[in-house]
Amino acid sequence: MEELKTLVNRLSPLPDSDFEALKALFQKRTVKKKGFVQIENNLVNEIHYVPNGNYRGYINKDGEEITTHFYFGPTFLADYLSYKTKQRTKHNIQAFQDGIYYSANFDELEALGETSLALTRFFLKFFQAVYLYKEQRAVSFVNDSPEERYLNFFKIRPKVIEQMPLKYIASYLGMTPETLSRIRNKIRFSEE
Amino acid sequence: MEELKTLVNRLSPLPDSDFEALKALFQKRTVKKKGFVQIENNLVNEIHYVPNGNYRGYINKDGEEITTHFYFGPTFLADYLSYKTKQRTKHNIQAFQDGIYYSANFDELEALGETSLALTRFFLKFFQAVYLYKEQRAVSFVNDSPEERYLNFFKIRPKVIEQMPLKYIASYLGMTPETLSRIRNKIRFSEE
DNA sequence: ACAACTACTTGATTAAAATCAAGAAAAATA
DNA sequence: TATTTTTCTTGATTTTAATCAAGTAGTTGT
Repeated sequence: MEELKTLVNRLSPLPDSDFEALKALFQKRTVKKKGFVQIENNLVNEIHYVPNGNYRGYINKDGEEITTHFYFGPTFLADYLSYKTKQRTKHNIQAFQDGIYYSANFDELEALGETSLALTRFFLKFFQAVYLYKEQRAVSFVNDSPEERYLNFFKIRPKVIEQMPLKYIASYLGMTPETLSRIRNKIRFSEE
Repeated sequence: MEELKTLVNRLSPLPDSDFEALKALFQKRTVKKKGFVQIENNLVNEIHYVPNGNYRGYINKDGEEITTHFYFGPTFLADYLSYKTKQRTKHNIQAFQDGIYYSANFDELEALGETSLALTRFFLKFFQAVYLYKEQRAVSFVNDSPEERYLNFFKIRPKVIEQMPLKYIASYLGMTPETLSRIRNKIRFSEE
């Protein structure tokens, strides 16, 4: 849990007492390779902290898995949309390897957030950060061709491109694996 | 400025003193029909409050205007991405009619936000709300065909569909006006 | 009221990406 | 290590939406 402090402080530093209260809400869990942290059709009432390892979020669309998120620890995992709207989640979150993570109840977390300026500020910074990420992604989808989307994503998250299987990247970028394979082939060719 | 209080309180109620301090940051401006609240290539350091009237945000992409936002007063207008990253904005924000609006300096607003729990909480709620909107839009883009995107957007923001010119809606949904026109024609036909 | 402009529609053609299909390469697991 | 499974690549074909083009309706401004 030591890296949690680093992760939190990078967003917005917390007094020790606040950090301890925050930390106390998280319960340790384990997950097997290809196991799930979250499964579609459930109501979401937890947020998860993942110290390390890789995870993938995806939606089932007509039997096809469409990847919507790549998570690299240390990071948080959550489906805030499902939590907030009280709709059953469409998102599955799957581990790429055996791992541990920590889960906190969303309601308790929000209640705790109300109690201190530093914590509220921390949540604010958190949402500002994820908002910025979303905004960039949205602009790229409206603005860019599949090839541009790939190159743009490469700039923003090179590690995902390096470490994640092509088929997941393809669906994340809104195209088929075949199309992405051809785009890569084309780029390879044009670089030589 | 009376509706500002309603708009603010709907997100998160503020004590009078906080609200007055917030209000004091906003300066009245006027804009002509087809005039601009924000023009691309500038650095953004203001957020705007629009009591009424309609506005449109768009990006120039190879000479084409791609609509990225529809704003219906009372609401806030901002390019938080540009402000936060200190990159020149790509977004133009244009009025559909003569109107008045109010502008506040982003730095001053953020500084004010630091001073009170209620204000920080207000900003948190604000970002949570825009985040939710973004998330829904992102899911729709990854998940849906052009027709589904249109139907989905119709559900979420019927007023935009009713009141905005087709060509702006088309680019907002990532398609050409011709394609949207055909989609509408098809839907009309299948409804009869 | 008229002219000029803008928005929308519809059809024909082209271009881009999806789908279908097969095989090669790589990774997982027994 | 051998076998099975998964991932990736490549080609052929189909589908979808973009582009090109022309015409109509509607709006704006003089």
